[in-house]
Amino acid sequence: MIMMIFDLDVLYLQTIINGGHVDKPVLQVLSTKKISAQGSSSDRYRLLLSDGIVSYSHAMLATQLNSLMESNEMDNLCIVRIEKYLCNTIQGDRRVMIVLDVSVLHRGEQVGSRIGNPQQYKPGSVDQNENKTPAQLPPEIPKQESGQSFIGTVADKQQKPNTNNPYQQKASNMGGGSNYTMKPSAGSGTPGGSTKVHSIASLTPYQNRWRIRARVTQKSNVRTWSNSRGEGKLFSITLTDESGEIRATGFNESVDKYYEMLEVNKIYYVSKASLKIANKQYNTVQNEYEMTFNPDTMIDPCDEDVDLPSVQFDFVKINELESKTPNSMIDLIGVVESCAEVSTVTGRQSGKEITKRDLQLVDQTGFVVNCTLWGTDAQSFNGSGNPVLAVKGAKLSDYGGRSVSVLAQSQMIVNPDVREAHMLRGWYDHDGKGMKFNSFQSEGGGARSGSTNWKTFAEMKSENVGADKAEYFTSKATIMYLKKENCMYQACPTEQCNKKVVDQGNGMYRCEKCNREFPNFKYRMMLSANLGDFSDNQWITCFHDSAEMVLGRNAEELGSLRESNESEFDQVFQEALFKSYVFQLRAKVETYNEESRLKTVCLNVAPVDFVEQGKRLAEEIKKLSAS
DNA sequence: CCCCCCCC
Repeated sequence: MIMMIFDLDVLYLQTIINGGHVDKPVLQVLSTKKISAQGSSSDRYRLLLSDGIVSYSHAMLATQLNSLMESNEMDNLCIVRIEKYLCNTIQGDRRVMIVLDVSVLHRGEQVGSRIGNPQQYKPGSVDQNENKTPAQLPPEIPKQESGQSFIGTVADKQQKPNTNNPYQQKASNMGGGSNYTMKPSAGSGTPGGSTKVHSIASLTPYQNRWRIRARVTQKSNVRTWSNSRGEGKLFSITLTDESGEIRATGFNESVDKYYEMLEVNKIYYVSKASLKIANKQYNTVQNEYEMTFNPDTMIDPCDEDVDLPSVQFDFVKINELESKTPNSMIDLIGVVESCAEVSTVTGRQSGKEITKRDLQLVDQTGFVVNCTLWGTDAQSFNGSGNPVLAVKGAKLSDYGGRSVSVLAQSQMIVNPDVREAHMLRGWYDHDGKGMKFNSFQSEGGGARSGSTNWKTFAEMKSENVGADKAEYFTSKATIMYLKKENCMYQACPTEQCNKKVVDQGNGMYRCEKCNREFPNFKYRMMLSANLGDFSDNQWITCFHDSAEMVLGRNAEELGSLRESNESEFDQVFQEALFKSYVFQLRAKVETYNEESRLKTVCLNVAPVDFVEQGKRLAEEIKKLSAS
């Protein structure tokens, strides 16, 4: 039966490889291979395709189709219809087919075997039937300057390039790697004299005469910065076409020139921008490179009706957040069940005031999750009428079990026109409204401490926790040593102010922050403790409340004890040793006088819940013995 | 040239 859909008389692959076009060829996927390009976090899949006559391994799956592989929908030996593809020419004359859209007609497990007797494609090895060679000539076969593109990393050494192909000898110096063409539009310019549109996947820093046509799928706010290297303002966008996506950033004058003009979901021609290696630490867009707009950059709206992918979501249901790794990026959609007022918090290291707004998002899974907006996103958000909110690239946190944060690189869309949003609207107005939702922290019961991110000190060290940002984790540990010296200080008696006061020597204590003198002070604690677990030990700092908890006395008691009875004061410290607690810790590398060291502070200390600990350890043992 | 995304 399956054989029937295969037309063994047509040399589909032969035609495609030679630059011709075949409309929606039906092919068999003989095998697939995951390719991880050097320094890349994005996987790509290479396909060995067969039309029953020849097989061809220079085929790549567009990254947005990776889920077909991850779900095993596209298994070995499956029959597919290639709905859309393009051919890139790399390293002069080698053709790579990029599969942009595909339908799996029959799963490989049903097909069970190779169809026909495909021979590995070799130029000239198959009868060159004149009628079957491409009717359509590619207008220009560009030469790729280097093998640096992702495809260059999968060069097949077994196959010699087809140097005899007349269509492929006309190498030009135009650069670029795409062969799909567009009609020159009446209004828009043709930079570099080229009417060609290049694919985003073909862009590299090694050639600059290109033009892409892409949709803006994400746009940040304008942000200003000021540091030792200077100051300025910037914004960034994500550009998407059929071949992939790329991040682009505009600084200063580019902000004035392009920020307003670039609109999310609209299509633009972009040329003459700079390309550089993307910094994967900050850039989650799936591309090895990123783009910077410069004074020469040309951006023109594309008014034609072209079919380019719009924002693609991969929504995670709210109840599934718990199975996702904290600090990863996820796409989320939910109904804004409630929306807090804007509030401000003080950044721990920057000391700056930050605006935030917390939203509670719910979905049909019956779960609620807290979602935090920052800065202008927080200020301008209007949660009235329980809108549906979709966020692409939200950051998952383990605070409170699970919560999410909308970053500058996230794209937030209120009431998006997507299926999930319409479903949510219907569900919420019908049933969801007034429902009781499960929240992550209440799960598991008891006065749990919020974090599910347990770490031993050995893990904390081997993972370099806190190396580039503050990280929060939980440890069960034992007090090994407490530093008595400087464990408390005389602080301003004003309720909110905990600033150290200066003893004026006349019975008065001066607070610089309040700019006032007081006849009294309060004791505040700042206790250095060495904690140990089975794996390692770690110095931490306990502030007031957690220090009182660890010492089992309040600060005022301790302060007067220190003055009145030093041996009893020492005894308090002795008794506090070798007790175990569950510590909420925050680790961050901080730099003073060009010297960096890891600071670990205690945010909370709680008695050990032995039942909970036992369960957790049993779970971990189960995991260990399963793998 | 940014690269912060914070707070509990």
